[in-house]
Amino acid sequence: MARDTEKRRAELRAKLLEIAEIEVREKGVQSLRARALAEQAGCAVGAIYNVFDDLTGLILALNGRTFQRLGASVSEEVDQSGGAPVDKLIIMGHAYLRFATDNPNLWRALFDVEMTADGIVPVWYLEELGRLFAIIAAPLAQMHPKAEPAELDLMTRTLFSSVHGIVLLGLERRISGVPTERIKEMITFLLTRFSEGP
Amino acid sequence: MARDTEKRRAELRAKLLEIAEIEVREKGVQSLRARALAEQAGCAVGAIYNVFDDLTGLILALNGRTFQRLGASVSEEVDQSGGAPVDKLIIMGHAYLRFATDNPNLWRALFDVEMTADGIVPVWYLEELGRLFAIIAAPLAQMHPKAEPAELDLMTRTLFSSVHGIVLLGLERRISGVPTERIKEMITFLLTRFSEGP
DNA sequence: CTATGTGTTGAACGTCGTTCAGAGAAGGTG
DNA sequence: CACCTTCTCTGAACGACGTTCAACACATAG
Repeated sequence: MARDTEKRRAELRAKLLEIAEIEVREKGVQSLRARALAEQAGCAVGAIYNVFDDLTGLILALNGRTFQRLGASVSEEVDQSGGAPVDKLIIMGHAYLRFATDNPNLWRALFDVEMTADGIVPVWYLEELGRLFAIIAAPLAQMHPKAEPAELDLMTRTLFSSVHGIVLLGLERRISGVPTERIKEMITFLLTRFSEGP
Repeated sequence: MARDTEKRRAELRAKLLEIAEIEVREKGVQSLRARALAEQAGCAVGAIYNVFDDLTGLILALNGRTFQRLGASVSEEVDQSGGAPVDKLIIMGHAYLRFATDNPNLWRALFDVEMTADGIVPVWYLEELGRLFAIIAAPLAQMHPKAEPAELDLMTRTLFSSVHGIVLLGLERRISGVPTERIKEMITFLLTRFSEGP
């Protein structure tokens, strides 16, 4: 009974996430509606609040999946690529860009969440980000064997933030923006320059 | 009469913007409420819609002011600084960071606007961004006298986006984030590395 | 004074996320 | 079988939101 309930809730959680993902992917996170979600899932509106704190909690859970897929996507591409560390960095940057262009709404949702609620960021959110950072840090450590951990961390954050900024502003408005190919160039440009330094 | 009306509307516009700016500065753009705005301005809710298309229009107008102040702030700091072009770049990056830390909510509002409405970005929005780009392009042109305009544009966008990304993720969550001093380091780091290239 | 055109108003509308009193199912007990 | 207890789920109701528009106020012209 307690087991049954738990199982049913887990199923509802999964179902809601599945439906929400489709909606967010197609229309963006702003179009997520509690009532529409419940109707598609064949449950009552209130049921959503039995398995999630609120819609923000649902979006956070959804972002968790997206984060994992993003990490996997980047890892995969860099793993099956040989080459110098700098090439790995560039491939990672391009993989990040590709993920963003392939899943613009899901990717955007990662950063659009209303974090202002209580200023509380879930632990796993930071963990996922840390995993992404770790992927970047590896080639950097290879390039700078003698660098202090603190300095490596600085470089990692700098590079990730820079690439993120390039992708973000590049995709922000197609109108003002540049074609994807130019964004790729910008990433290559940045990382190449960065790696030529002392 | 037509004059009178126009004047009164202009005054209401200014008054609403003033009040909205205080609210956004203190509570963030998400806390802007039509009713509260009207009450503080001593007018009817409907009056807001006589002088602005909707709340998004008001926020866009507010962002216009912020954009100008941001540009002025960055220009001022870089103008009164001599030094090599690379130092100007660094000063500009730091000025951008300072503006963002001094006015976090106003700065954030610049990028949080719901642009998705019709995909229509006001012309002056792009013009203001262009002005910011121009400020950056100047030292870059000095550093690379022989660079093609297209290449300069690429560098400009790359650097602006990178610094923006560093500031954005750096301030995103104080919890996960790094202290401001570290963000400054990251900007210096990036721009120095970038300028040492060929 | 009345008629006319123009500007302003705020109650009303539709929609949203969220809640919670009550319906309903399931299990235990005699 | 009937009855009670316990836990779960439901969906109408709530309050707040942005936005609208019929009704009002008022200045001017005849």
